[in-house]
Amino acid sequence: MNERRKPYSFDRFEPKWQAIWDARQPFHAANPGDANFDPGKPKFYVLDMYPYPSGTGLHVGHPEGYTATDIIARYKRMNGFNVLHPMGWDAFGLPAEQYAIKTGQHPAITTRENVAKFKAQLKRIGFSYDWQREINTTAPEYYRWTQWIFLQLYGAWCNPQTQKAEPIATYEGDEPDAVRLAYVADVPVNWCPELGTVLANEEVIDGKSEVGGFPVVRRPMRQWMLRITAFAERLIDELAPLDWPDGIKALQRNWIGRSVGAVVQFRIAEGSAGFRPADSGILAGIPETNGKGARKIPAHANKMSALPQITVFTTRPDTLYGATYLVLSPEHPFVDALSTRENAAAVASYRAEIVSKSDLERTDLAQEKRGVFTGAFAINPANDERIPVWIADYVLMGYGTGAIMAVPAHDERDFEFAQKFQLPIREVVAPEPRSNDGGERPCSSPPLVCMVEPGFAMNSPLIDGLPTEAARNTIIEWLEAQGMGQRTVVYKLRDWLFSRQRYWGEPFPIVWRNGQHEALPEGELPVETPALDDFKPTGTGEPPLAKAKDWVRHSESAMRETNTMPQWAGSCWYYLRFCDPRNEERFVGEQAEQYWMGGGKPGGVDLYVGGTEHAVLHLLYARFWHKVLFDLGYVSKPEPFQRLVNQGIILGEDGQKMSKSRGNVVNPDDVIDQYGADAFRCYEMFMGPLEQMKPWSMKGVEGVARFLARVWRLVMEENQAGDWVLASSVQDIKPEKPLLKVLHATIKKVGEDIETLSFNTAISQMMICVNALTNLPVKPVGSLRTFLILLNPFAPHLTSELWQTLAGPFADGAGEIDAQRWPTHDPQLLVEDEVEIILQVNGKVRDRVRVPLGASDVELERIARANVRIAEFTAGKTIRKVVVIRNKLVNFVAT
RNA sequence: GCCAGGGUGGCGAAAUUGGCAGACGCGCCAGACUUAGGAUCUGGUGUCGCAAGACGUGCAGGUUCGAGUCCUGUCCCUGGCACCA
Repeated sequence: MNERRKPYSFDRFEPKWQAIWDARQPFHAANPGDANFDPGKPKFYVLDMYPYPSGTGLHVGHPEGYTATDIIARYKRMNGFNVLHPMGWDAFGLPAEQYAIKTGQHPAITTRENVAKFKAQLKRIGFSYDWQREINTTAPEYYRWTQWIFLQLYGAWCNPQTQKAEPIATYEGDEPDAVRLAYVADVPVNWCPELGTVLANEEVIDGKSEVGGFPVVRRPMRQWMLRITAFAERLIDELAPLDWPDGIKALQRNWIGRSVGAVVQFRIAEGSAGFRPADSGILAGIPETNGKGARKIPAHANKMSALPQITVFTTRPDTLYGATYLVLSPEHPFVDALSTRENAAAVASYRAEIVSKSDLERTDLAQEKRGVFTGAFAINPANDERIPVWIADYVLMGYGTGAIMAVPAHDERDFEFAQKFQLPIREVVAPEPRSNDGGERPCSSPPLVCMVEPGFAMNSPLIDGLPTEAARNTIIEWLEAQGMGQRTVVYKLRDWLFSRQRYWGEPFPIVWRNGQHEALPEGELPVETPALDDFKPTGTGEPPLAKAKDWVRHSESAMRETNTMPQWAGSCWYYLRFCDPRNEERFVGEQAEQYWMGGGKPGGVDLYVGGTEHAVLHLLYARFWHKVLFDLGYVSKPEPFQRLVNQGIILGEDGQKMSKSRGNVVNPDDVIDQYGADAFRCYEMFMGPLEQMKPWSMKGVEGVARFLARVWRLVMEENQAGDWVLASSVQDIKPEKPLLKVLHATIKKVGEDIETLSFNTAISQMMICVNALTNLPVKPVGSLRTFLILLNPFAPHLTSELWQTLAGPFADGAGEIDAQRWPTHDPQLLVEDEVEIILQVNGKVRDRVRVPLGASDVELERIARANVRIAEFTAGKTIRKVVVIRNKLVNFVAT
């Protein structure tokens, strides 16, 4: 593009101002204790979700949220806040490692190159980050503290009495390793042979790896786990006071998946099986503690009685009389022992079939229910009835107790199963209270449909006629009195699988001695990643770090842990490090943490902007770590992020998701080359509401560029040589009232809109203001200056340049524009002395008239009645009613 | 199936407590200035209609003097969860 084509010379002044900002550091925020710290100012912490610096560079989605936060940051600074607005790099992760495997280039090199690229791109957009606070999760100075926090988790437990993390020293039991927040367990994990690593449940989509789409199989392995389930209750409850979108809160609640119900014990009927249940506490998904009551869940429930019992979890204990069979998960440890000789073969072959299936096949909802009878019977504690015990893969080992009581009349899945295998169906809940004619009896004509809704108990002697809620409570009390069950809360949330078999991640600060794990002393941190030439996975599940033989050998008797932490680890606390990024004594200085993460709200970061894709994982994990640190006294607030906003996805021009394969990807660099950074920023904000999904449009960018060019030409004109010089129409005169009015309306609206993140309408209003200014033959310099300040957060380069240009010939423009105070509007100037009111007949607008502001109802009606148009439309009709709304309208109801 | 969000011109979108639907921008049309215009400026632009006027915020009802906005039902789209007992 040649020079003449450029609407204004952004390519000259944008780099100029970026260089000035680099040199003068006007956006550096001082910490408490620093020489130039001003304690009189309130703080504002506005944070972006930091990026993974990929090889492909920024796409237009990144700068959407970044521009929004940049506008807020600049606006808040001009409003007298100390603003913390940092940026860093989430640089551990698979792509760099995959690249290393392919090319042999060390991930550290790839990372350094990518970070440089990203940083250059971000600077080109003119973001006002405090680059002195830049952090990188792969720097040993950073991950030293990630490892330190892990040690806090390892050295803590969650006290069920208080529901709070405490140092492990306060635990009085004899198995500290069973309660640590970081613990080792042999668990069936998502093993991805292709990637040579284990994946978290969240990283597996439809039985395939989220990264790469490779098949994933289940396989038991020794893994590090974090006991996030101990905080399930608080992670739900403490969402309430946060200013997050309701949808995100719902997503988190749903993910945690709290269900209130009861565990119920079913005795195994004598002579029905071999009574050799494996000794095992099997309550996946049930934390050690149980909500408010902090009761110990009977994890040993299955060995409480002399006789073997099957423990089930149900949310509908009121339907106990309708439980006509039990179903165990195929992986349930009792299965072998329960199976009778005649059924053993069928059971074994069914289990073999299930094991061979991928998660994808297994969870396919469309298929018919499958299962086999074990040959065993259990006793329903409510009515002592012998009911058959089946196994079926629709019962998941990972949730509840891995066993259910099937109530086919009132549960869709059980209903479907019972129909397929002709199991009895007994109705025990009626939509209306129903008189009971003599106790329960098997339904002679089983219901054709199952009713899952609450209703009134029937065929259930203990609770007949009671509404579901009351019936539920009565049954639970009865079960508890009998020692056959207990009120219980279970969660879908599982403990967090925290180890990965990867090279490019934080090593664990742990060594193994005589088969026992042990924390390294803090003095040995950071445990640095060993040098390695070959990053390939071992294929056996042993992590690549195991190849660094010298490194692994910590001492004569101790070997290092060779797993690494998942990518989430670094992002669980980066917002804390930003407060005090160079501290070598502590993960964050106390004073800095109290200042930036303090305030009157439960959450420390005032505004956090990022994509919805992190709605559950990152945000849940970070909240969990934060709570642990809070409980242990290291941070001052229980929640990390007070206000959360998700920016919407930007689609390609074709309305499709941007992707290389579709060829609809928009590169920010190209846009900036053509239209400049300010136009790029403003367009991203002008497209539509921040939180909404919206398609890119190059034409739209042009429109916004035109707007900025008009701003440029308000101040500048081309002389005969073709150079831009200060326009002669800019003069130091007093603005007329109409201009003042639109200017002050703009001050008001832009301020309000920035506060509510409605940047699109703020820009609309500024366009209106520019149109008004353009039409004036002489432009008052004071009004132009005020306008430039309003536009500055959106278009910082352009406004800086014009501000500086005006500073020469005119007085009163001291200092850079970003050091100016945000203007306040004068409400007096906005008051109209006349308003236009509309005249309606039967709700239809027939005319409009200008009347003095505040004209009385009587006056308005008089004016309306005298109106010709009104007379025309009411002619021949009777006026039934007149509605007068002051300063708005008069409506005649006529028939 | 469940949860959340959303359906307004040719397009992106605006619209305090219910009170002029379509601000602002794109596109399009016309004009001005120009050797020229893919620059700039001015005016117009929801649909139908020559007009008066009628119609118009996914669809069908309802409340109201008055509904994009409130209520009931329904359809469609996007995102998330999905045999969670």
